[in-house]
Amino acid sequence: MLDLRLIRNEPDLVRAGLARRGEDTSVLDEVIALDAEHRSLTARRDGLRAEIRTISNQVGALHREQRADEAGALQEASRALGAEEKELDALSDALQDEITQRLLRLPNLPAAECPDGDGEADNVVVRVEGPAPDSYQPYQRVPHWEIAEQLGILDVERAVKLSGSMFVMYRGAGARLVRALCQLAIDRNVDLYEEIRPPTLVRTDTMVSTGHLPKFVDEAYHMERDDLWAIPTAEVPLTSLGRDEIAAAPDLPRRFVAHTSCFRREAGSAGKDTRGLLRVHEFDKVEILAYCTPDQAADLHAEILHRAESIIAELGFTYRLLDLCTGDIGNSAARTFDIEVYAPGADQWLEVSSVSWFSDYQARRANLRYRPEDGTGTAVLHTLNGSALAVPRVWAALVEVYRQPDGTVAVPELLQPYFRGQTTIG
RNA sequence: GGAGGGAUGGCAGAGCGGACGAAUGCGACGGUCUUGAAAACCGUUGGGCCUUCACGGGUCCCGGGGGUUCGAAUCCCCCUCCCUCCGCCA
Repeated sequence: MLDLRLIRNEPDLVRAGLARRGEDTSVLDEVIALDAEHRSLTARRDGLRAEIRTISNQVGALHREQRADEAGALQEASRALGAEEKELDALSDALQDEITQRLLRLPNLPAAECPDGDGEADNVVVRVEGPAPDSYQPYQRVPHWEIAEQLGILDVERAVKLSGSMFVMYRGAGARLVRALCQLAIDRNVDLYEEIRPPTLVRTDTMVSTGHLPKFVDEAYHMERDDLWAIPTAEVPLTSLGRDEIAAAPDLPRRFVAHTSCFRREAGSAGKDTRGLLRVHEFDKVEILAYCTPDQAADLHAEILHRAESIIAELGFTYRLLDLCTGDIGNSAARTFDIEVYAPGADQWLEVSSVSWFSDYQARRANLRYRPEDGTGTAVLHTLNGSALAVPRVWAALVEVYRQPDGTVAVPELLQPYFRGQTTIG
């Protein structure tokens, strides 16, 4: 959520930021007008309340002095003011709702450094690392869904029987590979990041805090009977972990790592990436996330990015780092770097991690605050996060890259500790 | 699922229609004393919104929402959450 005071005091700055995203800024003018009206109403309402309080205190004093019979006129006057106060209060509440509804749907302002652009095509490739994409051998040019079928490590057909299309089931060494990847990602981050195992079903407020609701309802699984939402990422529960709390400055930054299942309806992408593991409704992901002061945000963004990148690099992948443009960053983000791994079999770059800085956008929604070092008042935190490892696409790229001439898949060195001596799959 | 009990400041815990944003204790912070520390004593100690260049002023918040009243932490209604017992269950 954007700061209403910023909208009020620097409307042009906010308008310019939203325009960089290609966002319609007329909502902003509505908000500004509603806010002005709201403030003048509440000022009048508060004035009435002050009068009512004064009168009531006078009535109370008369009662104490056994002069209750003199209170009638005062009570009458107060009653009249009360009626008016009630009316203004209702109007004020309605306006507040109108404002909040609009604010909740406005996206974050992009960071100054965020490259301008209209969409995916304008993202900036920061660097490309690892073996050249054209250096892969013919035996690596087999799509993972074919490799997986040959080796019996993925059972899409039966997953569809159980749950429908775009659900998958890993078997045998395939399942073990899922577990190994997750454990690797956790183990590499628990040095600094507190390991959390959060709930995967959450309340509406929790989904609103990260920006996944109300705007993206169609993307989320909802359990109507209990009014709970299945999380699309551990970012959701982790961001609400400190909700409505005030952190002490010396405790910052706070860092968390969590492995969870993630659930996505993928409503807008019917018929897209239907083969294999490129797009599924349920998957495992290890997420790292931090709360910090605005001053700490830049360093943490670099730190999280480095952690996400190094695991991909050390797994031996060809990957590229993208600086997402204003037209492609997520709704809640101010700046995002994507890591894309090259999958030689599918011959595609697969997005395996998104490392984002949300400035105070999510923190304001979640009411995440801290007490600054100088001890005066409270200030809104910043949040950042990134996928330490998202299973399906890494799994897919891995079986393609590590496929050997005999059709088996080698277990990367980094993962061997989790395979109890097993060095090949197949 | 059934039956009871509860929700007040960082914590503990009073208040049960008027002077209550809220006693008291603990904790924390500042000070006096001390070579230093402890003890003792004194003081400070929530948050939101609006307004003000500022000092300040106004208003709201005692789990959440509604109601009664001139006036609600206190009375009434609804909801949520927590605890205890019973049932069920991994």
